[in-house]
Amino acid sequence: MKVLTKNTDYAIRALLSLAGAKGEFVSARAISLEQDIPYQFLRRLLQEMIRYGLVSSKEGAAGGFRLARDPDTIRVTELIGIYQGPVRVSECMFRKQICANRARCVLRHEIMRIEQVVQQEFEKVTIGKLLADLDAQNARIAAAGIPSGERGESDALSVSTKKPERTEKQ
Amino acid sequence: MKVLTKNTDYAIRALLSLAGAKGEFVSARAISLEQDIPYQFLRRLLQEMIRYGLVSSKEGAAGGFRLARDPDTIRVTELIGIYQGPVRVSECMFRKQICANRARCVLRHEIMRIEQVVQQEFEKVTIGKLLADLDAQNARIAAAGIPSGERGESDALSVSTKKPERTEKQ
DNA sequence: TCTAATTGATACCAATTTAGTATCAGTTAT
DNA sequence: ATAACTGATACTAAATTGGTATCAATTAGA
Repeated sequence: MKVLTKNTDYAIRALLSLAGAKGEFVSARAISLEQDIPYQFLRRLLQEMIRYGLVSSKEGAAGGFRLARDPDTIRVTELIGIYQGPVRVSECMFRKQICANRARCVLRHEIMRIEQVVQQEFEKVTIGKLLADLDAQNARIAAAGIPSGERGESDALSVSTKKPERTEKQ
Repeated sequence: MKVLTKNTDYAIRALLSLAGAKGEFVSARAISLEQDIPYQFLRRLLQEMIRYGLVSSKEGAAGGFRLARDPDTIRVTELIGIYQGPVRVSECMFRKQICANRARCVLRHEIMRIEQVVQQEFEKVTIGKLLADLDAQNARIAAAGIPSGERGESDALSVSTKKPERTEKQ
């Protein structure tokens, strides 16, 4: 059972990068490197996000993407909806033939209930909240004074606390 | 987002049929007809259930399957585990490289929390409970005195309240 | 003005998962 | 004997998922 697919996962992390950039344009390349997401894959995801009005873009050199909405209003449910389709309970729902099978309905009732729970839980999680969690985590690590060498390679800690010292110009 | 795949769905319904049969052997053919599940597909699912000790079988004519455990102890989570693998949070978990990406971890933390919620919810649902729901639903319908013609074709209401008037001998 | 970095838009591909079918051998009630 | 079963397994088709490649248009900056 897989709750989030790669594309949703990638999308969320890309949005975290953008949220950390505070309105500045960030290129797909930079996000790709920062979050370790396949470049072309990411670009497709970003275009999708533009279509849904989550981000906006600027073309050309020094172009890139930025959030088009307040990160606190971007919920993980919305991203699941975009990349994994709406929570599908199953066919019978719209009673093609008014529930030919009772057992199916009883089961479906339970599934619906649980899916609502899942929905509600994911509803609580916004990009803004995740970013805050990230900052809190970074603060905790900084306070503990852990040497940067032990913090794992290709670290994306920089996302929210400091500007990425990436190579590209913007 | 699909919470249950066909095989889990089928498996649950097959178990409901068996639970309704109160220890008598029910053939794969009968279940297939009753629950509208592709016959050969169902057979494979049943063999899997045997392997996991959920059901037992009797070979030969008048053979079939029956529950090997109390329906109240058979939880939907268990079936999800069998047919959809364990709830996969994601790779990083077992820290191949001690979480190379912080954003990933923050996100993962939320996912884990939610997956636990899902787990707990499905844990509550047993075959026994579903069967009780089914009986309650049937009782309600019977009380309302809805003529059987309006109850949809290929009805599996019979699962728990009366013995299926199927053609096969058992 | 040239150029390198960038997005827009698609088309394509490979691996995996999901769903379903087919077959043949062995068992057993009647 | 035989028809109705299960055991075991091989096969296939379709959908989904994850990822790559390409080419055109745009733009900042040297």
